[in-house]
Amino acid sequence: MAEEKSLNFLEEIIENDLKSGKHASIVTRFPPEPNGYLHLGHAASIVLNFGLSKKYGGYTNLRFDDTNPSTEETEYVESIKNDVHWLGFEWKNELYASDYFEDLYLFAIKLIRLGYAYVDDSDSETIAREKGTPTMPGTNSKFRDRSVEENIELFEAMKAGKFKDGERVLRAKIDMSHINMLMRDPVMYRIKHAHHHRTFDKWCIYPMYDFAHGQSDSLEHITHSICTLEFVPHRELYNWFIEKLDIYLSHQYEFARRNISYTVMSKRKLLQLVNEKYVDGWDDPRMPTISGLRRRGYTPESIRDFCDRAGIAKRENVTELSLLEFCAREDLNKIALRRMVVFDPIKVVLTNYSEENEMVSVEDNPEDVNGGFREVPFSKELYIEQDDFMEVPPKKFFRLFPGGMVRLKGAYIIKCDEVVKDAEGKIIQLNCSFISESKSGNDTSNIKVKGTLHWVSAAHAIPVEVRLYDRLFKVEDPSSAAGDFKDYINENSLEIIPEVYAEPALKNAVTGEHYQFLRKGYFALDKNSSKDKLIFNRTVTLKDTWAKEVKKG
RNA sequence: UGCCCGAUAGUAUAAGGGUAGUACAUCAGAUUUUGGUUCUGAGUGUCUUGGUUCGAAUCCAGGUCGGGCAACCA
Repeated sequence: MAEEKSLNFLEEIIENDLKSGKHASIVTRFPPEPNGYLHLGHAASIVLNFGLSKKYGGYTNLRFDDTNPSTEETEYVESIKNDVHWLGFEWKNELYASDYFEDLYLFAIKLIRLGYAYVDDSDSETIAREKGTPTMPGTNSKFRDRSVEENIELFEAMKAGKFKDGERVLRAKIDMSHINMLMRDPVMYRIKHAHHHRTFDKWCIYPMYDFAHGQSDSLEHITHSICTLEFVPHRELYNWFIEKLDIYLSHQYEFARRNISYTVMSKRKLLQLVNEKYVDGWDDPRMPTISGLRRRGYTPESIRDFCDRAGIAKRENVTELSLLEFCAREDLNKIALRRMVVFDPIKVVLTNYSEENEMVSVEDNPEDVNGGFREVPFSKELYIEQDDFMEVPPKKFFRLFPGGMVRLKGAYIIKCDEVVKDAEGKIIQLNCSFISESKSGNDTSNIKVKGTLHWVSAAHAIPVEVRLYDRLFKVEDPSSAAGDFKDYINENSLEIIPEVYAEPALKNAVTGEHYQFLRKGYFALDKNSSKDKLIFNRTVTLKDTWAKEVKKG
């Protein structure tokens, strides 16, 4: 029996539509404008639209909303397609609003003939002024009452390129005193002598969003056209065009966009971060873009899971970043290969160990019962983390200290016998002894230790670079904080450690594979990594209850 | 001072007139050759004032707070 899973408001609407026979199956669409890279907010929409059509039997179209040639580029089209695929979704049709320019033009002619549209010679300032305000009605344009013939003639002249940019617009003739500002004779077409990424120079008039989106939905027989809350007031116009045109009745539904703490989620702001070089590009691992998250080492599974868990509703929200991180850890814990890497080394010399080294076998992933093992070289001289040793340990510290014992992961238990310092008193080496009968998997020593440390053999370690990322902003909601959002950028969001010491197995690291550096976090190979210089991005840290304990003091 | 949308633990989401639940976060404990994972437990919530009702998070009315609406952007 299927478990009782509560429905979100869109699922309820769809189930009702299916039950009532209004629709036999559903069609949704994901309609990005190709003027930027996709981010987590889009991911929510993608998961929603594709998820819904999959769940209820139907399909989803990918439709690029490319009605504004001045901001849109093919580069973005490619990145968007790539990101949607990477997230794990398959669209039924790849479409463009520009595919419908001819249909839309004919729709416009039809509305002119019906007396529902007119050409206006006013400039944009005049049109804005005549629009009135939310509390004051607008006034009619002096060009509002032209004859159908004159309007047709002028509109065709617009199309034929007889006017310069801004000299004429086509407007819907609705009601200049309408309570909804969007119904006060909205602009349907504007003149732009601009090169379009798909139609090239065929058109010099381009439809506005409101005259393109709903009609495109209708032409594709989209049953449920899902968009974000700021389009709620547009719905009335959306319906008006469909009704006057007497075409397929698509319905628009709105949900609240997904915001996430400590980042921004608007293309405009993200573009600013890119252009003003606060980040390394759209796919900087600190960016909330799909490409950034991918580069950072997030998996599509974890992003989908995040969207599902965060849910959808109609109220404004700021979801905590910790939920995203939880989803990443949960997935990565299952799939990441365990490796040992020492970031900030201190040398350990095993005084009673022979000069010869041996290989110890360590599991790739203890969570995976079918997982393999790799051989790790163990020797007389090792590195451990400085943090894992304290000369004067606080209570509850169960790492290494003088006279104390710890296990080296997958190898032996060692005891710290002597702390070696230089002239300045800085600790430079720990002389330890190892318990030969305590070898992992074959431990007859009967010694119980509280701590297990990661380590590398000094002679066998390979140098790699790691990049540690922190939240991009210092405040939870930079967009609504006082002043400019850029004032809140976290200047310490990137820490590069050019050389850390990794176990040799990491030499074979590949992109697309995920690693857990034991006790350090999850890492993935960066795109700028090379054979000679391996670079790893930290996807997310491990949960660290000891760090929390230390912070509490 | 118009119209529209919204309001449930710290956060995000359920409950559709009948026990306010789940997840993340937080705290406590158990297990652990990762202070990871896993497991157990705890605390914290219906914006407000009235009304309808045996019974209201849910229905009604007023208020409060938050957001949106005056681009030839989407």
